[in-house]
Amino acid sequence: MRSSSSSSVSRRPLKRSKSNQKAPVRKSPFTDFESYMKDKNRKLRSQFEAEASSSSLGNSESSPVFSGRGIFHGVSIFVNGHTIPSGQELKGYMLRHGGRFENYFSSQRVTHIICSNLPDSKMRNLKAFSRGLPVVKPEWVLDSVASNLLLSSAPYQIFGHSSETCKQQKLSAFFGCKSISCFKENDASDSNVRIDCEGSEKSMNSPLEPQSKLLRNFLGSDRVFPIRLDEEQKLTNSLDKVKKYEASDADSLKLSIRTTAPSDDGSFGKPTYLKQTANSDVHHSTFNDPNFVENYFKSSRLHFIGTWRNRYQKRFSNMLKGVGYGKEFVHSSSITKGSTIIHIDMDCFFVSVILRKYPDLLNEPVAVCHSDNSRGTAEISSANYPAREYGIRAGMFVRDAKACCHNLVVFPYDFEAYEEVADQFYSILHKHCNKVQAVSCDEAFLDITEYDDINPESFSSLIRKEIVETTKCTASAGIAGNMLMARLATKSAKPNGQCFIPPEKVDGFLEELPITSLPGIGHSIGEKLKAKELHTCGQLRMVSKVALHKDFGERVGDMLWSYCRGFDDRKVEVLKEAKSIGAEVNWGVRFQDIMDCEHFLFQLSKEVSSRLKECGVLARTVNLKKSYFYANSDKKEKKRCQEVRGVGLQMSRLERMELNRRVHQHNVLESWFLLHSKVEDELVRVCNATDGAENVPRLQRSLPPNENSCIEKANSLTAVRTARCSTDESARSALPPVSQLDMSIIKHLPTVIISEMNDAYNGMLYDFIGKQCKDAKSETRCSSLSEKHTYDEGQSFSAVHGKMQLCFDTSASDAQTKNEVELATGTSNATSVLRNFSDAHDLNKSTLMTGVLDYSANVADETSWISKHMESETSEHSKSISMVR
DNA sequence: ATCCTCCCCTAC
DNA sequence: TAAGGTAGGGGAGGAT
Repeated sequence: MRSSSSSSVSRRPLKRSKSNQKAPVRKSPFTDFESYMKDKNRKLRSQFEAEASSSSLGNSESSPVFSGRGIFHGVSIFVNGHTIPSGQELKGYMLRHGGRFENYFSSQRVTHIICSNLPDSKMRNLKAFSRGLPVVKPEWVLDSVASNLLLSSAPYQIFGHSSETCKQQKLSAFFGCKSISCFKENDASDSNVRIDCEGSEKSMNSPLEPQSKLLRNFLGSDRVFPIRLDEEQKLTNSLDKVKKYEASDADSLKLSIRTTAPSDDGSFGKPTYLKQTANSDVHHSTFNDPNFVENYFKSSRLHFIGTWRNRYQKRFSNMLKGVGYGKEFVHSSSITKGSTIIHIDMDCFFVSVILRKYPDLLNEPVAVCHSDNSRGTAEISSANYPAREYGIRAGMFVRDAKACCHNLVVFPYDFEAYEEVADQFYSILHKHCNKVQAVSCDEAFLDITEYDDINPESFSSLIRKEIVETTKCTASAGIAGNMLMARLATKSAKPNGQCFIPPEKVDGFLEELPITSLPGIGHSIGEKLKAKELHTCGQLRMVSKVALHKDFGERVGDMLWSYCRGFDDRKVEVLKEAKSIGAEVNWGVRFQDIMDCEHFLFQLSKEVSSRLKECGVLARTVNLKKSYFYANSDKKEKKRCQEVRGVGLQMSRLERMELNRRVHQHNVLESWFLLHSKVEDELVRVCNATDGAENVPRLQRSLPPNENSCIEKANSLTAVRTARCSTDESARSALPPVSQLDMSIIKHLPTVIISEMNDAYNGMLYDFIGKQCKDAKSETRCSSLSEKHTYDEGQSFSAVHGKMQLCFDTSASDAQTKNEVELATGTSNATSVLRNFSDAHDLNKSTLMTGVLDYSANVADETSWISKHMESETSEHSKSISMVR
């Protein structure tokens, strides 16, 4: 992802020497990103200029406003965040009207920052970041185009001008294009801001009452939704009022419908912009947001769910430490009388938390999802029970949900609130019980076996009562002798209830229960069972264990056999150590070129890095996953980065950082480096003296970045071996000087690459992966996607690793095919690298591994070590080495 | 036999 | 395409 300028020092001189002219060259991580950005900006600008000139020449006729210099001459905009119209459309306006468009912010080049509807916190950031440059709403561009002259941006400025501007914007946003869905304008001709609840005929409540509350809340909220369908239609119709669009803008007009709201109301005085219509297929993507990964994760519900556990463990670490499955507990209770488990689960959590603020809506159908736009293509993630009565379910599109229930109220997520309520929830649980297993932000198991003197049912209703009092959200609970039955009990108790299943009732409870209700039985296994005419647990009990083993494998077969009988011997586990950490994005991924790809990977690796650090772990294996849009063309066709639709990065074989620090003094690599810095001269002398054979390269103090060094590098391991053999008495110290160390080896150790959080490491990772992408793109040879293929990695890799594998999988669903690259760092290749090391240094592998891990942990303290080392690799390595004490 | 790796499946 | 993430378990089949 980062490319680099040819002027800089490569940390891989062997490679660069040949490709200096043509290919971009890698350099040290820190500056690499800079140069990547420089490069990218340069490229984008020249692209833009090319487009602009062709656009102004080719379209001069259709673009009457473009006369001579164009109205935006001298204007250079930077679009911050998501805007309506989109950054791409604004770019189009700039293109056609003589302005400039900057993809990345630079206070030198940018004259105006464009943004709209940012949350307050972002506004504050932006204020600091804008450095006095005008921050204006996109309407400025549109209105200037419409009036064919450069309007003053002052009235469109977001700050500096008044909170009034802001408020008005919000107000107009609310009424013009952003309002809660169940409320609508009474009539376009009604100049009052009158909004009625649709179901108000039925309701005896004043329709204005909840509305005004909502209004207040929404005005105070950063997040508001577009208007409902009929409103939007209405406003779309008023498009007629907008007459001033040039012919050349007809296309963009389609993309971003501009409309004027009723002018008789002050709050409608400003023009508002509706969402882009369906023919704009790029809403928000890597294409127009340089901080896409970060922003995307901020609003991804699945990301919230997926990362919640880490936040929880951090927050409640004091509760979780030292609390285990007590010995006396095992003795006194579980043996004699069996366990007592409570499963507790908040009711439709995502909705309930939102409805804390809207008690009036508690009995109305409410759902939560990202957007309530007219297309209704947003997915509902949670619906309350009134909504479920209409058949509304999580996973439905808004459009379908509204077809089921006309009055459905749709709210956006509020992740902060979810976090807050989850904290309250767990605080209560931990207060009452010391054996809490967190399942998710709204669901947990309590083991109360050792609380002999309490009644489980009153205990759980006490907890539920406290939860509802504290959080204003209800929870349901199930009580039973094991985790399975407790969970099933909760299911039957919902909403806002609890259920106790004593042992003698288990059989009866399960008899008619659909097998698919059992946890662990999903779509796939469910279908298999259905195909065998097995529907209920009672029926499943008729099947022998042997048969289940045969059909589902041993473990799954056991699970089926046990679960349908209500057996479950899992224990409530307070803390589980993570085995892998990763991040992936399969939404909004659009790369124009390999630089976009690299940029994205940089962001992703940063994310993964910081999570590893938060967990205090190092990882040994890195896995890069790429998903492609499945173009149904010839499968043999090379996959291009334009077709990438998803990228994931996963780290595994984790080790705790403290563990690695503990063996610090035995750090093989560190002592190696240390020794090296002392004995290097000696080493060189000895080697040169003893090395009579011509086929072994001579060790040198420094390696000039020429072709000779290429050969020497490639042979460095051989050289090491030879040197060691010939200088027997210094078996340990006769390790290669760092100048002889093939940095690709270090580079390919994932622990070094990603385990630390600083940019140097991120840079290395992204540099490395960028290389993979390029190679995968340009060098993959495959005859069929359903087979595995190897391809030659080319010179730089083959010296160390030989081959690298690409795995293709055509069985992926959803018209995508997955292409997973097992990085050389990850498994076999890293192993072989290490094996080479062990062989060379007569060390056992685990020692070396530890050394490597420790080395990476140690270097964390020397944040600039790597980058300096990279830069000075060819001449000043000894200085760099001395930085590692 | 006993790993390891590449998946798929599941849950929230 | 309005925000389809994250992580563990386990089966199949190959490597050792």
